[in-house]
Amino acid sequence: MTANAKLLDRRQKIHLAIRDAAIEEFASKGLDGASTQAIARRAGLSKPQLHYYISTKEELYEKTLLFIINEWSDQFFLSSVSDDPKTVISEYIATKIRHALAQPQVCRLFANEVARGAPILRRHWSASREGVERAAELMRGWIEAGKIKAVDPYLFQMEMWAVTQHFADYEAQVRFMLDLDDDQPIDEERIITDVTALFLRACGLDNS
Amino acid sequence: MTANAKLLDRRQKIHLAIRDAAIEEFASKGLDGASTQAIARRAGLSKPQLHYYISTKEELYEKTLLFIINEWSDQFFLSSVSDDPKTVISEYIATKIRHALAQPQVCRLFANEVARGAPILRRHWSASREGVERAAELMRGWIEAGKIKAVDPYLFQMEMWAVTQHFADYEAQVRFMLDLDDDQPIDEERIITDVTALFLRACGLDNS
DNA sequence: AATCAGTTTGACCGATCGATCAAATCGCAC
DNA sequence: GTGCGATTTGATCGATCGGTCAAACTGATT
Repeated sequence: MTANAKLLDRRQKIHLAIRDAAIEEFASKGLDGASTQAIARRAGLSKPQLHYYISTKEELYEKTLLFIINEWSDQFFLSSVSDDPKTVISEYIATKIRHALAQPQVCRLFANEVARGAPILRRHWSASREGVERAAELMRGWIEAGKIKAVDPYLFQMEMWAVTQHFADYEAQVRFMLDLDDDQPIDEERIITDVTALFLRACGLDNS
Repeated sequence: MTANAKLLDRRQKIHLAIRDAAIEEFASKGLDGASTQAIARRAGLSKPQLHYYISTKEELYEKTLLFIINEWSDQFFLSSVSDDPKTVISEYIATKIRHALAQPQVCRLFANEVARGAPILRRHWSASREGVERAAELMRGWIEAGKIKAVDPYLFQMEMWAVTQHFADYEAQVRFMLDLDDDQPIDEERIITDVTALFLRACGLDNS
């Protein structure tokens, strides 16, 4: 490995640590509540050192947010890899719930931004319009073909999002409802099974 | 009206203004992000004046939070005023959605606290255990009597909470999904109808 | 008019905020 | 080991943070 590559590698590692620290801090405190001091500490840096790698807190926040939604962009829309509504819906829900349980902080950061009125996000989410409409079109096709019961395609997408996201955003409450301690894992399969059944039944796809 | 009563009335008004201001500020910025300066301004007070009526920011936060959950305590559990599951579920959802759309900031403040890991709330929500268990028992009764399909009583409660709460916590995203401007009202009836149908179908109560 | 509890105000406290700077330090090529 | 670009550091900036205080003000009672 050349010296130059080593440098790049080092920098990348630090930027990764900063991103992780930013996600943690912004997710639990929000943009205004987060402090650069705390982000630096989480990343194992001093405050001036952090500012050597980033310019401002606001920019770090925006970049972190954009990184997240770019990672999500195609993953979390109903995708027509299969033509079978049952398969498409089941896989969407399973993927989304696994992500929510594995990366709750990422979900919470997103939730926090939306709760603030999405001042940063709304400048970028026009790009998501297409995904929403494509999914709605897909569902309308299923309805016309008699494959699923009539549902509001937009509200149905939102409802799936709401329930799956809930297991990250409200993790503390989920643990309370399921009578779990902070160190006990949440039963992923139990939740995926139940939520999947909920939405399949809601559009007449469950035979139980 | 006596002079003494006038004084009490005045104080009460100010305390109400502070509570409203606190809800707004804490809901959009969180505990750490909120500033007493901003809360005072929202309430039409100076900062020292605010501290004449409250002691610390943390205490104001806790009191505001407790006021909210006390207001909710019995309202937002499945209550057995009727024996008919369809009625009980429909009314719960309608009430919850109307509240979410009318008082989104209140919902968001609660959401923010839970997202932080509920450090304050968890000291008080053992009182909610009973409500959760009572609702679960109610649903188990329905299932045994063959009135509804088998569902997980705890997850079913959470899912209803998740979807209804979503319309407050994610209001900005809801507006995006439904292609609404900030000044356009959200169609309450459309949402209540759809969400109700979702959950009634999920437990086999919808005949459409 | 004098009194006095209740309230409001401006000045101010130490601490921390986000951010900057010059100086010190580092790693590596030569 | 000298030089040089990349990085790290301690000191420090002005602003704001949560909170306090004595002094001024208010309005009703006497």
